[in-house]
Amino acid sequence: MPYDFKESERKWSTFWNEERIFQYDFNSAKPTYSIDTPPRYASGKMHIGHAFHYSHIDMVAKYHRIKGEEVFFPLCFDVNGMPIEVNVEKKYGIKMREYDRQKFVKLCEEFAEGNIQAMIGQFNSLGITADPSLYFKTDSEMYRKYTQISFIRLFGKGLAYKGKHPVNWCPRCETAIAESEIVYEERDVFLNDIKFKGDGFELVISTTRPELIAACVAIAVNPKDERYSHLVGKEVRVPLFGKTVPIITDDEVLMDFGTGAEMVCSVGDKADLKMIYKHSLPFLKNIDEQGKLTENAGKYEGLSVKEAQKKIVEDLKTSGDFVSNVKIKQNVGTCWRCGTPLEFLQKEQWFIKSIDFKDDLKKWAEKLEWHPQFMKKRLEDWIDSLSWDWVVSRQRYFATPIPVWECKNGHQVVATEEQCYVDPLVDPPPTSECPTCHLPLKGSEEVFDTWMDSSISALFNTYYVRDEKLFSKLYPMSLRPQGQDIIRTWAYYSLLRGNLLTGENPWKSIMIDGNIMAPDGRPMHASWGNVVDPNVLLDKYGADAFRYFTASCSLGEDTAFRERDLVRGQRLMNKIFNLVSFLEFYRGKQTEKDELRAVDHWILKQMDSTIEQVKSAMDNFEFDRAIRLAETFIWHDLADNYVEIIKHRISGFRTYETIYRVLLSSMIMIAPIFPFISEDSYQRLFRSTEGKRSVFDFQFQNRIPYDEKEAHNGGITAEVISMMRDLKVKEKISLSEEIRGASIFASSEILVDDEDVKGTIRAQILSYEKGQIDEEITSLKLTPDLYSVLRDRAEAFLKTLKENTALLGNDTIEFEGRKIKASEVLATKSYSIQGTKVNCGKGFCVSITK
RNA sequence: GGGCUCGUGGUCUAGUGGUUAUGACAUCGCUCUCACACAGCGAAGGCCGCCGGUUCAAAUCCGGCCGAGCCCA
Repeated sequence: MPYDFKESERKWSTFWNEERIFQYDFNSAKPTYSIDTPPRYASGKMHIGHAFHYSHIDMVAKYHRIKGEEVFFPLCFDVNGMPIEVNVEKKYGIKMREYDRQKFVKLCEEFAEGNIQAMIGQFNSLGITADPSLYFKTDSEMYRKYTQISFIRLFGKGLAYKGKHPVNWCPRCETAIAESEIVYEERDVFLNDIKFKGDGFELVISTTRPELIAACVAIAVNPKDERYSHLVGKEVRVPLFGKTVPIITDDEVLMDFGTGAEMVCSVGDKADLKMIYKHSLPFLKNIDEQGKLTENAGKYEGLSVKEAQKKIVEDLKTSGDFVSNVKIKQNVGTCWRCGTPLEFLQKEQWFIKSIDFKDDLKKWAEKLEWHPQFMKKRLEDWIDSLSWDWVVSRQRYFATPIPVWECKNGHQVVATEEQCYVDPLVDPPPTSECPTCHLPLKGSEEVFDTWMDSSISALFNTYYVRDEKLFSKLYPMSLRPQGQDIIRTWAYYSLLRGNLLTGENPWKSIMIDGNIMAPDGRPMHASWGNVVDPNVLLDKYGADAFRYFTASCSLGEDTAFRERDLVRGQRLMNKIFNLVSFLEFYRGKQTEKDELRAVDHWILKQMDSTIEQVKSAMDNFEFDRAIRLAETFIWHDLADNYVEIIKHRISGFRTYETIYRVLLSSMIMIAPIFPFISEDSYQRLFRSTEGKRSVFDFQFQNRIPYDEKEAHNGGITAEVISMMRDLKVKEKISLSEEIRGASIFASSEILVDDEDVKGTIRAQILSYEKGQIDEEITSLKLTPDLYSVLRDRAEAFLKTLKENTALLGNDTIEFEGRKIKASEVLATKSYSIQGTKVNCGKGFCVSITK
């Protein structure tokens, strides 16, 4: 009978919810293990990547519970930001910036809320038991309140300030455009070569944007470019304007683009921006909000970009500074809505200081325990590459409002903590007028970058400001799990915020996951038709089988999806189900008093060592190693070998008790990875005896005592039995058929459990035959230690041994003046016995007689 | 372009200096065997991406190249 995973998963996920099995107990005496859950983005349907990440996180949560800790694993959702705005625009066929702001925000809230229920259902179906009693979502006033308070505190410390920073701006729509709203189009543009004069030399630069010539603040060349190395550091005059600018070097200048010398304008594009920060060049405003040139452009003031371009080229021709131009194709960023080419425009933006903390950030990162280790390097490289502070203001609608009011002269009044949550567009400022110039105040229309919200998740989770006692108990959290794609955002900003506000890291360790790729190894894209829907997989194979696949992926590495892992996973669940059925059948049918036998000691030892290894794998987030170990033990040691051996004596009390204990321990061991089959097994077979309401109320089982020597003999017994069964299969004897006898050939004494051998292979007589085994050495190797001693004489030693195998009979072997222990030589032998079909292991052979 | 990661039988994967390179899925034999044919036992299948270096010894360490992925406010 196959395992009905659908019925089981439905039943136990309901059970866990109703019984609140996974609810955090604030009064528990156990140590807390807390997880800074990634707030699931509420834009809609579950992607396989989400299912994957949250499965990994859930395994960690459940593992720490089984380990005996009180697990704090909040259920949370991220709601702020553009994807939801875009979804709402699509859904209602409206444009955000043409719609009433408050009404639009309302629509976004409703849209997100509508998705959340569906997403909780997805978590349930995966067996992910984040705790609904620790719920938050980032658009609630409760959450935003702390985003605002944390900003106010940073402002109070002088760490938040307003400064100039460019944004992508559509001059037609007169609005800021987010990076993802930009549509790149390939357009024909002219690359113009223009002559700049210095003292005693001329330099020809190439530019596609001559209209920015008034904003030119430097000429940049590549440091490796030998054509210009003699000019670096000198000054040139900007044609038509006559001002002088320096010639600088920068790695990012392409030597083969035009003449290899380019204007750095403030601010033409992102490359310019980087150089301006890097070389501390001035910010000029050359183009205004309507896309017209400013007074900085002198007589060209008021012209549109296009008009100015034409006029300036004409004037350059007249002045003799124009050299030539050539038509090239270039990617131009345009407005997603109206197609107008965007301008990079300096606007007043809010910043959080971070450049000053570069060295501190690296120290803070160093203090974290990283899994895997190499991810730390990515954060460090990111920190090194930073040129400007964190820009936290956004010109959008659906996010946390910046709690600030401003007067006409640009003076700012920040909200008080008591006012929060506050919407400056609705609520009154804390003072009736500007304290500096007594003008009226206007609420800020700006909102925070969504990372301002999500990067305080650890603070919010630990009751920062809300409850000092809980905060000191829960902060810092144990673990931050997250994707590798947001190391530079979520991890980085969280580390910065946590430390700036509390002086301490927000967590002790961080686990960073890779991505699930399509089966073809490429990223999944709807347009490539290679998207795998997790719901289809859950329906076909079940959640535990899906988790089998996710567990088999190494942490931090990108893994191509492989359905065959789910096939294998489903088979494993079925195997476990049938093991339980086997025990269920024999439950209560014991009649004989018996004692532990060698094979019982062996299985207890195997279980013990498996549990220890699984624990160490899970402590290192090596899910793949953990399931390999668990699967090998359950499938091969327990099911293939042990169960077969004890079938003939399952009527014994001790025998039944042993397999009962081993199976219970196995279910507890795999419960973090396969929660459904473990719970199902527990409820079917164990609950009535054990009493506890759930398999998750257990901890890893203490050692069941076993005898080391017996366990060793039991291992050999299991091997002997397995080889004899194999012979029966080869001789086409049914395994249930009785045979006359079985023999063990051994050159030295071998201890096996005769009763188990006879009982399992159904032989009437078991006989031992001494000697008679012909040995042939098939390969000779040395132990690594011996190799390192002999070094370049190792091969010569092996040659000597091969030519004189009799040497191996001695305890020590003399070679070139050294005494070498024979045990340091590893010989592989093949065995044969004339006339009888045999199977051979290390130092013994077996045969059967029909 | 830069940083990091990956490249092992048909497909995917374990293995981070030293037995005959692990296992899964697929393939082929044999077996309904009293938990499980979604099973058991067995077989076949590999110049460990390419080139060079270090070493007595390299899938493993180093350098270069090729291919793939993530990130670059």
